[in-house]
Amino acid sequence: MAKGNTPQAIRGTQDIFGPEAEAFAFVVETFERVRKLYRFRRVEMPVFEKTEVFSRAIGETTDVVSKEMYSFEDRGGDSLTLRPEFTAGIARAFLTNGWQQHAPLKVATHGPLFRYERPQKGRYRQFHQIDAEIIGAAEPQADVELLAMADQVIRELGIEGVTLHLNTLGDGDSREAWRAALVEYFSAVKGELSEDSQERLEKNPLRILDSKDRRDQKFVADAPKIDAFLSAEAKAFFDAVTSGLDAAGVKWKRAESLVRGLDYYRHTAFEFIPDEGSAAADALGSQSTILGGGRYDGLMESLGGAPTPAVGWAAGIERLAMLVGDHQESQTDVVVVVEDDEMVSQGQSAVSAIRDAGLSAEFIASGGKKKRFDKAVKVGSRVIIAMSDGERRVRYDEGSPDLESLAATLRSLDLDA
RNA sequence: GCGAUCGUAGCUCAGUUGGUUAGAGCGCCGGUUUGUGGUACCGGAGGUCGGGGGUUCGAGACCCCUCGAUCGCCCCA
Repeated sequence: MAKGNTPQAIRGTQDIFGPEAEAFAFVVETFERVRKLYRFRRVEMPVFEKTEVFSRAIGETTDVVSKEMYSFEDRGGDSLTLRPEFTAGIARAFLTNGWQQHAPLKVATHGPLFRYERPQKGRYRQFHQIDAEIIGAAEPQADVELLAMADQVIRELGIEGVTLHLNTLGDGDSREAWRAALVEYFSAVKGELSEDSQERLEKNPLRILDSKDRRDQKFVADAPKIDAFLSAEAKAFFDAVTSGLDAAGVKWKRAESLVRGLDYYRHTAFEFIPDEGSAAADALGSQSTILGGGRYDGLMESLGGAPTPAVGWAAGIERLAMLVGDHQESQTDVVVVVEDDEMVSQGQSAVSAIRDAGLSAEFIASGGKKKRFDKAVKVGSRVIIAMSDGERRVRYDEGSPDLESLAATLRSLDLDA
């Protein structure tokens, strides 16, 4: 409980600590390692941008832009927004920095994002994502490489029971034709749809397809399918993506009703979703998607740039961290405990030497003298060096690994000096 | 934006149908015991019972408002 006059944390923010912080770090470290295997280049992006970067790129009518952005006016009168996603900012950077010269450009980043939503399990107002984009590559091979990387990240995190759900939205014309057919189809039965879906009919008819409401689901099965509206080129593109995934050994599943919420998606759309009834699904509560993305060939134009094909994905670090299991903080190598205040400076010298040698060490020299050794034991270390009565005694934890090399390192330090 | 559940020490929680001075375990600090020892015992610090109002002779318990948390809807990572 906070004291009366202590300010509280902002709703939907988290103070991550202990095993959860370790799991978080494990996700980021794994991502960084895999990203280098695929030769994605690291970028660091601003946390805020001019509001129009997001409103133009993501789409004014989307929930993200219309009601979830943290926007404010700065002292110069510009409307700025805390980034709700990475892609729009990266696209802006691509255009303003002339990164066309590096195309096709593979970049990766990670960090905090902000969305004004009701927090719940796996969902926060400040959350964190890992993100990968390939910009300036029109070939389906780019989609394959990007997805292979996503798949490897998830595998290397040791996450099981998660499947790649894949769909195509076709090119711009295919998507529009499909959308029109869906509106026509659902309009005919509008009165029987859920209230939410009646509204979706106006705002985002594609989303009716993955409604959870039974009233909608009975119509969804017979709704028009994207495949009937795909141009020959769009179909060939999707076939190339799927056969490429097969060749890369990435398992996937066709998800005809998978659509993505943001306006800029074209062609490939995908999400990694826990299998129903799996431990992963259970751990995530009502959130299902842990990684999502797709191709966004039209985005650069919406920001005033030349047409530039691109694909990307992002994954929620918190959601991934919930699936990677316990990650304990690493064991301390050495604890130096001084039970005799005469020896404090010798103890301090020893700890410094041990740390300089690359071993982790805790130093205990305060509190009741009789209880210091108990404290040292409690830390849980591979070695305890106890100093008292002018003497130094060493106790090894027989159970811990590589004690020989550790002992050798300690001997080489000549701690008596 | 909507709904449900919940807020008592640093943490996990007790607290009878409303009834003296609000408790326990763990953790923390100190002491005794032990003396290569993670033990046992004793003591201590730490609480405006989330906040405000109301009902009552009397509220941590009941009512209203508010803030926050958790979970769900919407949407998303």
